[in-house]
Amino acid sequence: MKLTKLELEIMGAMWTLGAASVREVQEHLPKRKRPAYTTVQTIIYRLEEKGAVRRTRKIGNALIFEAIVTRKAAHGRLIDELLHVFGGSPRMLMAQLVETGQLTLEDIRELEVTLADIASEKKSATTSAPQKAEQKRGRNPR
Amino acid sequence: MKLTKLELEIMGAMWTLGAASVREVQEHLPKRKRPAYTTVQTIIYRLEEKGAVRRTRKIGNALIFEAIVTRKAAHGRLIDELLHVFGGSPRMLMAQLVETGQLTLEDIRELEVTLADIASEKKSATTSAPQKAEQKRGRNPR
DNA sequence: ACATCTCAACCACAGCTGTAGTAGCGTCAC
DNA sequence: GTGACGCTACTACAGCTGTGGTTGAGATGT
Repeated sequence: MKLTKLELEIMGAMWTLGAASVREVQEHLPKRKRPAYTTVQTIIYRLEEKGAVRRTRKIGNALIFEAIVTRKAAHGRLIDELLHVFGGSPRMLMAQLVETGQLTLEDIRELEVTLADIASEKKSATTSAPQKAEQKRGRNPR
Repeated sequence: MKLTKLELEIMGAMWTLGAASVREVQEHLPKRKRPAYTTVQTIIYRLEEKGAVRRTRKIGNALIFEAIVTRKAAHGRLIDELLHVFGGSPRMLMAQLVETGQLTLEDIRELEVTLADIASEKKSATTSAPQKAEQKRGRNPR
């Protein structure tokens, strides 16, 4: 499922809001680039057709929508695309981030520690409590 | 300067080829998704209008084009956009890469070393031995 | 019950993107 | 010099994307 920039913007609002009416979504967008109500509506309808969103109930005469596609799934897709442009190598991506100073040595070190933690957790999970590994993924839900 | 997917694909070919005719670019694209000659031509014309590419000379009756926009600049722009979606935080991006297993602990460790190298080289470059850093980047292309 | 207000549903449309066909000129091999 | 071929320049067009207007049904306050 491919989402456009504006669709992503709106999904962003819905991920934050949880379940919302068109108006709520529109008002949640940064005022600078806030499209007309009907524009938001149109996009939400399109998202509905794509199956990224669904209408859950009605409050007054207003429909309430909620995201079906998760933020993580959508982000994952974006990353895959970017990675493809970068020849499929995450390292190139990282290198660029580093070169442009968007990622510092500190960031990397911190990440490494975190990552090492996770790795050891995963290890202990497979050694002491077998076949439960599935539940490791998806934990740490932010 | 905003480049579309196909435009990027074609810029990719030109970055690799250095300076090339429309035909060369077309034939350099992976055969699976190789558009018609005139399609490539159209895109190159559009790139020319955008100032991403320029015609340098003529060989026979064929025009030779070369990239003006650098790979790094284009990639940087892509990253900025992605980062914006991720709320501007490179860490979120990294975290996602790690979570999906697209980035391993090894990658990070190696990157850290490389990064440290670059940092120290840069430091020494300004003090003693300039301009050797280029060769560090781009190695390990996986 | 009425005026008002808000939405849903539909419609319109321009610009961008991918895709490719055609006309005609220049070049090259004879 | 002429015929074949390649390339340029131009044109076309459909689908996608962002943008928002219109209309009428339904809700709401009084």
